[in-house]
Amino acid sequence: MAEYHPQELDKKWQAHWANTQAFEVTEDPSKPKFYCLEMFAYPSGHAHVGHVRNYIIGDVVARLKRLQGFNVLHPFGWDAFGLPAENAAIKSGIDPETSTLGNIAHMKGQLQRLGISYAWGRELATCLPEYYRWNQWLFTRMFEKGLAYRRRSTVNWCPVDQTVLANEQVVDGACWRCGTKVEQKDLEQWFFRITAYADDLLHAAEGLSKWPEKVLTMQRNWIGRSEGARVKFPIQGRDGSIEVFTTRIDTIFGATFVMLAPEHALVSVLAKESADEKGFLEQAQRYRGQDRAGRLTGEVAKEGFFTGRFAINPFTNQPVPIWVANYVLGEYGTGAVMAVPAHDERDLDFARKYDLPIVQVVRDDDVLFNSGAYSGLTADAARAAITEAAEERGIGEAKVQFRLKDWGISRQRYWGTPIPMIHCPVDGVVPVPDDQLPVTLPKITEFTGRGDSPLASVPEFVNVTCPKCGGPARRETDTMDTFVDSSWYFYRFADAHNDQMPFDPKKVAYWCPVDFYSGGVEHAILHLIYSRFFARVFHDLGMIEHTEPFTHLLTQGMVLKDGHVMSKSKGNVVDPDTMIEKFGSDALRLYVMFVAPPEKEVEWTDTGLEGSFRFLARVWRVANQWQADAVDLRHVTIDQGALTAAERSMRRKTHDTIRRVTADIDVRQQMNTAVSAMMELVNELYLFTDKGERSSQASLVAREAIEALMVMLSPFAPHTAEELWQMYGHSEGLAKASWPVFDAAVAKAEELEIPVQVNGKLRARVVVAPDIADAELEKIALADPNVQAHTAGKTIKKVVIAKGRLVSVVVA
RNA sequence: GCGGGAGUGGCGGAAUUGGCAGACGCGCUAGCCUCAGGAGCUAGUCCGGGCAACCGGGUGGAGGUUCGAGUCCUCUCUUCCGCACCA
Repeated sequence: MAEYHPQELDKKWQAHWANTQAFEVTEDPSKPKFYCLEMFAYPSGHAHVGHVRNYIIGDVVARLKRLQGFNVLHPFGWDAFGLPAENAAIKSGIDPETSTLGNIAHMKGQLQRLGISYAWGRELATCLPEYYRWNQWLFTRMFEKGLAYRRRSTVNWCPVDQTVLANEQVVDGACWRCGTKVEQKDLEQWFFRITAYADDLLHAAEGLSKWPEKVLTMQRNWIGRSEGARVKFPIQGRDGSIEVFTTRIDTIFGATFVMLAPEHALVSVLAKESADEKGFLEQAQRYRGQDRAGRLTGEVAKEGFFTGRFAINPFTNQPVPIWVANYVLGEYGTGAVMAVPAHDERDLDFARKYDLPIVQVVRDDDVLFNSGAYSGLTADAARAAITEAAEERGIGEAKVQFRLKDWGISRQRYWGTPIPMIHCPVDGVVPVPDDQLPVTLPKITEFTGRGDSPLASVPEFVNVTCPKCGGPARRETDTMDTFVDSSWYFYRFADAHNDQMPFDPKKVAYWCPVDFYSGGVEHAILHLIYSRFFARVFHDLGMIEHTEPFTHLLTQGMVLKDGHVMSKSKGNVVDPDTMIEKFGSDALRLYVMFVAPPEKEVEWTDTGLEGSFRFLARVWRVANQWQADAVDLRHVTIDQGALTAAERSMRRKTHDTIRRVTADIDVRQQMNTAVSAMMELVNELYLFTDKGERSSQASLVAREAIEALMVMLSPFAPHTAEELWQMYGHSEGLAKASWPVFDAAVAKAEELEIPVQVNGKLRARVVVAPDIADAELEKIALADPNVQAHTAGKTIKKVVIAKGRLVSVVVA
């Protein structure tokens, strides 16, 4: 018998798949399509088993769907722009392109050594002009539609990375990459108007039935819709008013003061009118500094100061003091709020601290008092009535407020997509004409990591002529957030080499949306919301029909080592190549799928991997034992009537396993139990092999089991399965194989073991025919000696029979 | 504080959705085979009692519904994750 040498099988079959381009596909309307995608990779250099788990999960699904007759698109690519490559350039002088392409080459090798069935012909890297020119093309379309716009805004500035960060990239007041405390800075920035789709993104999320509830909840919170009203409070003794946003307009009779965020536009105006402008502004500036950094670490107390001015509460007509408060957010609502200390805990804290008036206007039973004409109304009714009154008086309106803000995409960095815009002193902002795209990144020889965008230091890049007037103009020197790259790459895979358009709508119409998308939960908000946004943009450009890009989302759990996330700095990284050298890629693949359901976090164990290797070796040996006297199943049918009891039992196990594995993989998506079902089949096969006769019938029965096993195992352990499949005479390979068919008649039990309970306690098991009548079953159950022992001398009150499952006897 | 999960042997996890709790694997124990074994095979492995048949207990805790609860309901504890002064 041949020894099991998985490493040789890896080499042999990986070469075969590459030579035959086994996983390349084209649109074929005669076949149902399946688009299986794993989140593409940032080319950090080395993939560890945590990363690789995701690709294995996707590959199992892709290979399974192929066996089920689907035309499967399973591509891979590289999210290749980003800070680390540029930081490496600053540190060691290595050109970002060189290091990135080198990392891609290495990681691609790692994935190929795992036997992941990618259509490598569609591979893309976002740092190549063939790809990023379409970022620029799309940016121009969005500019034309008003979805990309420029404004001066306060941005999060990382003093170490010397760049602007999106709000989403600020974690606990610090830079998401380097952990430095983020500062505030005013800059001209490009934004994408994602807020135009806020309501739709929120509501459409309800229809994403195959997304994890957790992700949908996170997106809902992120979009943060709240219904309320805007109301104007006139400023006493001068023109103008303060507009506030509130969800509790019913409490407006209890609004005893008004607060401004420190960055509110009125702050500097009121400062000028105050006795101590300098002190006023310094105080406000101090609050702004506290803002993100301090607030999010939770240690900043509520603080504020009186501006010296009053506003008029438009419903009580009383003057209310205007304060500046550090806990009012400039970026939310109008940046000003009415304070109702009696009915808001935060306002109450503040009012107590500064001794401001507290007026109750809503009783515990939610009915208003002290509220003029609205007294006696319920809070709900009052909200509607007061909003309506405000509208009639022209001082307010109902307003839906979102937490979601427009997406700032400008980055003052080199290693990203150049924004295709030109600033002309005559014509203003002018897009680079489509036929001049791509605007390619110039080579830079020295990376300092200081100051403005590195591109600003390349005169040949910056100095251009205006496309409109032909006069001298200046090119935009910011690059795009890398999240732009990853927001539509899944469409590019459908038509990866198109040099006329981002993609042919017909090809995307065939392949998209993505049927199965898997990746880390860390992308639950940013990547997945931006992608949903881009799908809507493409939809509104008339390029795609659908609006939701991912039908089914799986968020895979992390792989821990010694209780921690794997990381180079912790030194707890498990390298897939080392494991493959020891046990072969199939054992690694199988282990990763067997250890736990894919969403769960798991702890890596070497012994678990060894167990999976042992299982594959067992499969190998038992298949080899039956290989010599194998008969070709394709030309012989099994005569069920001629089989021995042991043979019938073996077949029953085979078909029951087919049923379980099919349901586990396809319906329940529990790969781990699918594997354990196959392990049970192999255990049974060993008993059959050791104890049974070696008749030609036995041979057929064993072969049926083994061949079904090979096919079912092939998504998990494709190299071993291919080799065995070939050994069994299938020269055409598993690509031509089809999923085994479950035969209910063969799987049907000949007898059943039915548990019998007396007063809820298990007392016996009786063996009966599967189609036994209830009355007969009851008789047999009651006749069982142990049941007799527990019912003797007692009255049988009731007997419950659960068909084919259980008999429950109640006695008193 | 708000929201979403999760609590089952020594460990990872099963339990076909209200019907035999602990499948499968890891680990461990004993035996066989072996010059040897990080190989292979066989048996055992929830806890307590018993040679055994069997008996009692058991899914974080307390109640409840039911002939029957890991699963459903109420309360509670622990823990992980996300958001967090959003007016």
